[in-house]
Amino acid sequence: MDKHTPIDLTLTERHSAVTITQWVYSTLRQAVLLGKIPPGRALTIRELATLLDVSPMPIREALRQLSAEGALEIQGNRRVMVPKMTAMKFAELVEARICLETHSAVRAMPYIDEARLAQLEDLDHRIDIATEHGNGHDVTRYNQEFHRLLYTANPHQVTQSLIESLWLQLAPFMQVAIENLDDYYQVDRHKEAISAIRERDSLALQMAISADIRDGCAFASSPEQLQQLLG
Amino acid sequence: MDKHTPIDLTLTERHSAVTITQWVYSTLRQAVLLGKIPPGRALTIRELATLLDVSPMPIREALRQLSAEGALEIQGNRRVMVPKMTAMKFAELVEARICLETHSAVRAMPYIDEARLAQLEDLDHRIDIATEHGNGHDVTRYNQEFHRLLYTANPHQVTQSLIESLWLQLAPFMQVAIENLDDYYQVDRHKEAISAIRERDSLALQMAISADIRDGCAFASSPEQLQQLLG
DNA sequence: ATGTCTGAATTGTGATCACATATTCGATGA
DNA sequence: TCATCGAATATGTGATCACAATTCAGACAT
Repeated sequence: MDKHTPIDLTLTERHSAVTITQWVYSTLRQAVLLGKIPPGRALTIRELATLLDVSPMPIREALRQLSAEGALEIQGNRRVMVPKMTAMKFAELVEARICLETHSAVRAMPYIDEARLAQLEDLDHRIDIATEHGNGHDVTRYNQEFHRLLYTANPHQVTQSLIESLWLQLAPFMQVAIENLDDYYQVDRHKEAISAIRERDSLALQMAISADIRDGCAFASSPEQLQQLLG
Repeated sequence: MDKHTPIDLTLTERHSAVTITQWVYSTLRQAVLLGKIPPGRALTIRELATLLDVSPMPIREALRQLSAEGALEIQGNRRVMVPKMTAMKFAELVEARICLETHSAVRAMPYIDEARLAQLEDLDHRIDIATEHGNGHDVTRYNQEFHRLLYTANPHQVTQSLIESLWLQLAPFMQVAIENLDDYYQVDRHKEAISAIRERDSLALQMAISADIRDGCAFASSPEQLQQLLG
């Protein structure tokens, strides 16, 4: 668990206008979101610096930022790792998501115009296609974009960074969900959400978002199901 | 606005077991919470390093962490500052607080035993005394401790860091509240919360917490009232 | 008085180094 | 065979330096 499992980071092209720290941050964040880093695996600055071919300095900054966002955890021994999960914590995270995201959705609703509604429908369509093709990564990516596009309609946004923090904490343990996703997307909650927005029905929107989140995490509804993926 | 207004940081004793970065972080965080740093004022690494008599390195780390937590903001020009506030954003922050904190309180309630209830009552008593003496800083400090002690009863806590982020964003603009606090603490919402917990009444607890937060931010209920403190 | 331009000073970013501490691993003993 | 201990290594923290980009101040022209 501690050091010898390798980490495969997908290195993206680095634009010159972006600081190295930002690039490192995005790279590591993406790795966390895709579950590339085993929970509990010790992340050392020098190892990552070698892996990404940069100096230790940008790594330090990126690790501290990700830790502040809850994506990583700094232990007492000053080691950095993806936090380990428990069934209870998982449940709390899901409930927190529902609480924050339904709130954010309702607060965003008044600002959603036809243009954004069209974009939401487009994303929902992409999700359908990706689901048919069994392309799990695309499903999760477009799903995130769908939620983000919905919430950020509110121009006085203050909850998005909090929501992203919850996503980061849950993501490493959602890999099983995207592998066998056929079971979970029986009902298209996104279409329910869209029509709720059209009718300006706050309660219906809350129900749709809430159900969508619960569906996506249903695989871990029982502690036993989750437990096997934590060991 | 930009540089020449001085910032007075209260320097606390630094324990040797704590890293310099952590000490700098606490110091700056406290300064933000007490509204010592004017919003929009540019914070430069070297200036703070001189002020705190440390090397620039711990300052960089602390600034990045505080920025990730929403206490500070990194602009495009890479300048760091306390974010400016708008009336709408203030309202959103208050609503987000109510949403998250009522949720967190209800989830913590099952874990609150008599011992913790006694601590809560003790803190409430301290708040009463501080209010009588007109000691605003103590009121806000004990008030924060009261809420923190309540929420952290839940051992599977995941919302506390999110809540603290909201506190950090609101705090710089709450100074007017603690200056003339006589008007706002007419009803002791904390006692309502405590008795709600005793009776295991989730709804009453939600109402108490919600009212407590609203009371504390009532001074900014109208955009005009808030506006005068933003300029 | 006011706006514009240019050179100087300041600043953030990133690299490198020193050092105290934590971790690892092999030797030694039972 | 296994536990214990100590040295060698690895690691995080913090300091210092170089450099490009930004900001600032003063001169100049209008």
